[in-house]
Amino acid sequence: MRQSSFNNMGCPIAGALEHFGDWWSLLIMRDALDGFTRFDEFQENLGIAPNILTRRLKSLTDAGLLERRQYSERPARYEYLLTESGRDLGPVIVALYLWGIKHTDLDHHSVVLVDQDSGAEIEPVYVDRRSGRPLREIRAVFAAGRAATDQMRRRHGPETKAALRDRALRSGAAAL
Amino acid sequence: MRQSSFNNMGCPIAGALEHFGDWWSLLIMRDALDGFTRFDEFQENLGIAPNILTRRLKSLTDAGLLERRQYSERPARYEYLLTESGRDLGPVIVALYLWGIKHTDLDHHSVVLVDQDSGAEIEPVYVDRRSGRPLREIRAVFAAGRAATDQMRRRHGPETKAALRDRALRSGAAAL
DNA sequence: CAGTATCCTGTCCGATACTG
DNA sequence: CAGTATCGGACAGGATACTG
Repeated sequence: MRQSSFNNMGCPIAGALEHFGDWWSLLIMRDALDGFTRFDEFQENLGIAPNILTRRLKSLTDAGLLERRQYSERPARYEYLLTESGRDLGPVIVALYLWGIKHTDLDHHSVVLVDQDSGAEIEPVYVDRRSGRPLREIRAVFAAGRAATDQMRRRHGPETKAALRDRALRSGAAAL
Repeated sequence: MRQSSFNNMGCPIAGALEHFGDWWSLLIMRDALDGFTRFDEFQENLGIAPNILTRRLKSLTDAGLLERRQYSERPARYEYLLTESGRDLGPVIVALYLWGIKHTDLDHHSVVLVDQDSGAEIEPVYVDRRSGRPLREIRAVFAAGRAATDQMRRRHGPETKAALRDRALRSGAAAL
């Protein structure tokens, strides 16, 4: 994707990908969420070329996902800390992890998510906060909000909200 | 990322990204989960060049996320249907969506996630399936499973599980 | 240690034209 | 409608050398 030439069409997903949608950025954020903060830690973990790492770190910092902080005067040393929006990538990483252990042929227990206090393994599931029902059991679907009906029309043609839902229903797309 | 030259180091996240880690693939999957199935629907929604779309569709099909099915004999017509592993991308899309509405400057209600039966808006939260506790409130952290302690050692040096957890703790990485 | 500076290659992608 | 074929440009990314 030619970075800037892209029109995200008002889609939050495209908007998100615009900030960290490339290979290395996600992997760097994974490491950052694992608690790594320093240039050479990233470099060693990822096996990334230093110039590329510089570039990615800068773009992540510009995007506000990481914060560059000097932790030593002489010699000048910097570390990269998670910002709040960086920390909010946690669920994205979790979702990718869950897909990965299910659908790649790695040993299913090569990496596990644990509760650090109890040591118990965690099995994350998306639920609706209000009803508590798992999303898998809900026929969940994206629908155009009031404010964006126009944009959606442009994207999807003159479909109504109902038609959009029908379409999603037809294809079994409800398994979000 | 030079696709094949990459060693995913046994990481399920890197493994996942290897299958659909580029820009267009995720956006195509978003549309597929929205119920779109046909070449020209993708093309119009995304504004993607046809040759690129062909390439991405092929790679997604090869990766097993989509299934190409002929739905008309004469003329020959094909559609792209979600496979199970494709459907399992739902949570990834949801996670990206949630980050997007929170951290991009789109109207927060341009697109909403709704329960198609009740019409009620859904607010997805990751919880631990067993305890029901939101992941935000758990000090969740990735840890090397038994089977992979060796690989992790290679990645992280001679750190123990405990040291890994400490590191995560220090940086506030628990907010997965 | 934490990068910067160069050079080079691959390939992702867009534009366009064409086909059954 | 559902693509294939071809061309060209822009970067991403790797390798390597160098610096305070």
